Amino acid sequence: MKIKPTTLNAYKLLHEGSLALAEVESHGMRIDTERLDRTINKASERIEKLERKLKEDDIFKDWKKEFGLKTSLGSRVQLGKVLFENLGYETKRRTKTGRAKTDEKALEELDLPFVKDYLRMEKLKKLRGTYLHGVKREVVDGILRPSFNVHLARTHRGQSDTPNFQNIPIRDPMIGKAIRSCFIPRDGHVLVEIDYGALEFRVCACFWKDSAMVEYASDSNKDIHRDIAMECYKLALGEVTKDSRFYAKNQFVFPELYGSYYVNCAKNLWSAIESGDLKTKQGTGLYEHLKSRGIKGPHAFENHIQWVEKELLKMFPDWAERRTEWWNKYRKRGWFRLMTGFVMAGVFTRNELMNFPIQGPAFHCLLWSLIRLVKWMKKEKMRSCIIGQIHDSIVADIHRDELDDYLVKAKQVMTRDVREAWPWIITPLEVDCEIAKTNWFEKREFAI
DNA sequence: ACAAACTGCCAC
DNA sequence: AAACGTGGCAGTTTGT
Repeated sequence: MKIKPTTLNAYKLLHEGSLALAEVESHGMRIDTERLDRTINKASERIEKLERKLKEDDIFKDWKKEFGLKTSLGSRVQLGKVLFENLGYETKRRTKTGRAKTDEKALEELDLPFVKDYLRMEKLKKLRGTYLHGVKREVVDGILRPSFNVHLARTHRGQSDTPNFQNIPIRDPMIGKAIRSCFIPRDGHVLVEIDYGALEFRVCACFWKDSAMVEYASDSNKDIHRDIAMECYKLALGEVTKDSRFYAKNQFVFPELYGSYYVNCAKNLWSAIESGDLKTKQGTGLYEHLKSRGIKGPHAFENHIQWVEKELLKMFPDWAERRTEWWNKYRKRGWFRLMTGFVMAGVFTRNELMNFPIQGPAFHCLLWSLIRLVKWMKKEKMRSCIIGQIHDSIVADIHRDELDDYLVKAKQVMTRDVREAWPWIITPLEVDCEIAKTNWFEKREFAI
């Protein structure tokens, strides 16, 4: 694969982007190292307690009998052998080498106390190893400086490592709190996180130039993920929760836009419904809800999702048509162009052709804004600084006296200036802001 | 003994 | 015909 900037501005974006991110790295983020140590100790205590409990279980006795001195709790191959061969539990799920899968989903189906404790222990180990120790290892004088690059991801997305600042847990509140509360503002500062609303869907509309999609992405009363959640789960407007919207977004809308189809979408959506975690806003389980609406099992649900897929294609007919044209054009030429001025040449799959023109330019909007803001803050000799970037959001450590200025400027740059620079952005852009006074976990929505 | 591959899980 | 995409990291297993 070969990627080339074909315009001076495209070249400048990466050059100046690298410089701006180097500046971001040099600022670094403040870490509450004492809290970090306390949290590591607490996690260790809980891990040890769970380990002791596991070792008293009969299943572990079998495990020990089978593997003797080689017994290792961290070995899922061993766990799989004990559960699915020795003890005779059954699973259809296989890894690509043919072994029984031992991931969270496969294990949860067993509904065994031993396995539940095992999964809880593994989650805590992940927290302690990847995140808590991952941060501790890299902190110098109370400051963490993750690397941010713009030249490594195939799609032109940004990337972060040592430690990866872009995958700090947030969805599990217990785990999220443990690690995020260790990220704190400097004295007299607050943490400010500004993210683009529905950036990827907006860029998607800009790329396909589907008039209905553009209209959809331009109307702040409309919300594609919420509206599709209503269709997928047969919900009324007031019944959609954050969770049901989340699943509609990540297991239907984006998958469909990037090349998946109703069978796989239905399968994934259904397993979330079956787990019982999803409810209407009024508290009815979605399983019961769908049953009362005539969808009684996975088969009926798949038919329903096939219908939703057809609706999506009807909603955005230009998109449906232009996908094929786009793919055929690439097949003829062997290369394609991003809206931000980069040419990508080489062998790509169909799904990559659907994804790359959107994922890269979406990040480029963020990068363009970040460059502007970093330059501005430097020029103004502000005490505040940008400390990180997460694909469609900018994290900053802002002095309280500079908060208003920063918010106004950030909104201006992110929603208006970038559109002036790039006329291909034919939808409005919106940003949401969160502020954390004590630590990153405590961030709260804040109206600019 | 070391490297690569595999598996799993965290984020957008 | 085929069936979302991008990343990092840890621990184990397999290959050289």
